[in-house]
Amino acid sequence: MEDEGGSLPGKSDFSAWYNDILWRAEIMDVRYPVKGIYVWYPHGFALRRHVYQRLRDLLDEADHQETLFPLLIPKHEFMKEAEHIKGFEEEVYWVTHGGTSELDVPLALRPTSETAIYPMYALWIRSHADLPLKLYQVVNTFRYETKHTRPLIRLREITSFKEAHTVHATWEDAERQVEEAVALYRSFYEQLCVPIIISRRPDWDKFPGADYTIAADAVMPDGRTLQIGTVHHLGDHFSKTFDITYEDASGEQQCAHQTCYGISERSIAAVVSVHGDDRGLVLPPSVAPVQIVIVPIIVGKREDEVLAHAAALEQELGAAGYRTKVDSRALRPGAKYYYWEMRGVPLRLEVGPRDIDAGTVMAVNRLGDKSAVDRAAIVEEVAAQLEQFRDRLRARAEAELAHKITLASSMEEIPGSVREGVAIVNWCGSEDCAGQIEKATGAALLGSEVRSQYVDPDGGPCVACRKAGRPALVGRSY
RNA sequence: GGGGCAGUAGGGUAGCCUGGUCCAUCCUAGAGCGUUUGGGACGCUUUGACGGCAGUUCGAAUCUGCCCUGCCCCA
Repeated sequence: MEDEGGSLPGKSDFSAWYNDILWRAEIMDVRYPVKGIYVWYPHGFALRRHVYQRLRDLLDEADHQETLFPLLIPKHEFMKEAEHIKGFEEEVYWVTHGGTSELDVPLALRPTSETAIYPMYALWIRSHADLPLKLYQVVNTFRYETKHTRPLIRLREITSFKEAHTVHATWEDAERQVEEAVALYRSFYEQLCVPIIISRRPDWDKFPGADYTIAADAVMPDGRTLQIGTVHHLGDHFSKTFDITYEDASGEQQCAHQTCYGISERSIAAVVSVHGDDRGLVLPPSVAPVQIVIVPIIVGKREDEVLAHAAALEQELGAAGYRTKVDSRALRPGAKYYYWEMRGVPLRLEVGPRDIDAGTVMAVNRLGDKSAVDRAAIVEEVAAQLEQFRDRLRARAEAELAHKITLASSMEEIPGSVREGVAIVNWCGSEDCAGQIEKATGAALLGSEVRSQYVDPDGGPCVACRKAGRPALVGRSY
């Protein structure tokens, strides 16, 4: 399949690096002949599968149920919620024909599924005993993006949209669900070792039809932010429109309150970008398609012995639950090292005659730490090594983020801050001041109520108008 | 949204300005055979390309137009 030939551009040229690593590490093939639509390579798809399994596990543990709604939404349902339409109408694909005959009801390819799901919720929900209802699905969605498309980041077909849609009795219950979702997303990104900044999107930037939106942003190597999760409190906007009501304990019909929250394959873009290096991917063990690669070092006449030894190792580690692979291809060991480093395998084990004689295995992790470990205790050794590797990866990413966040106490400081990262500024909350900040600095006001260990929640004078302000996130976003 | 630049084998390139000597260069990858294997092995043999459509021309990878696709910069 695809393989190296030349090498990866340095990560300091992030844009070139990103474009290259996607095919060199066999994540996505961008050569599909439709703009903004790309193909998953098997290795990328395996990574996707493990990432989404982490997400499914978290949701399932938190009493969500997986479901599946149709891709096609009839126009009259789609057009019901006014604000929602306004937010999406410019980017909806319409199916207008069946064969050569024009459809009497045009069908939208879902840009998101509220209007597919909520008419059914209206049928399903009768009583307070049906609440809360917490469903999710992982589906593709379509948006006719007019801006520059980019694999995994800005797509016309989002192939991997995990969207949860919950229904609650009261606004406060829904608010609690928003917080549960934020906590879920936090622990999801913790498993990916990707540090995030949580903030509340300004009103003009919230989800169309929501009361408010909480977002998770990652900071990419070039300092731009990537929105990698959103949680929306929908209030009763959609339930009023779609007539989602329930009978309360006293027999009264009440309007339900809703939330929805989503994560897309941008989560994978973040894993790739935050951890990768000049040699390729660096994957957290929790989602690496291959967690351990065993490279047999075949020298002279001991080939069969070495291969048998490698197979026994694979068997033992596989039985212990690790995704393990022996690379017995007819290549030089060095070529295999480069190959698996490009694909981000967390731990490499090398076994050759010397190791067999010494009763050891050479263990080298993807950050370059090398040690000889006891063959007899291999399962425990591997567990410890992977855990340590994950911790280092997380610490490295945290340090990188801490380095990219700077506090700016005046307008003049912001351009410097956002050149290679994000700025935290005090902001009074007015759209006017946000506009001034954006105009003067070329960066956007992304969120308020910033939740990050690097940000002091106490405020100060607004950088624009000097009235009382609170910390807000300013940066250039993807 | 505005403005650039580009598209040549699977990937990367030379050729384009100044049309013919290009049945298209080189690197890499792929296939076959052999010798190798503790950080990208080597030898021999071999497959494979001018984004699409139209136009100009005796003749187009090269010039013109449109379309598609991609990248960069600015908003």
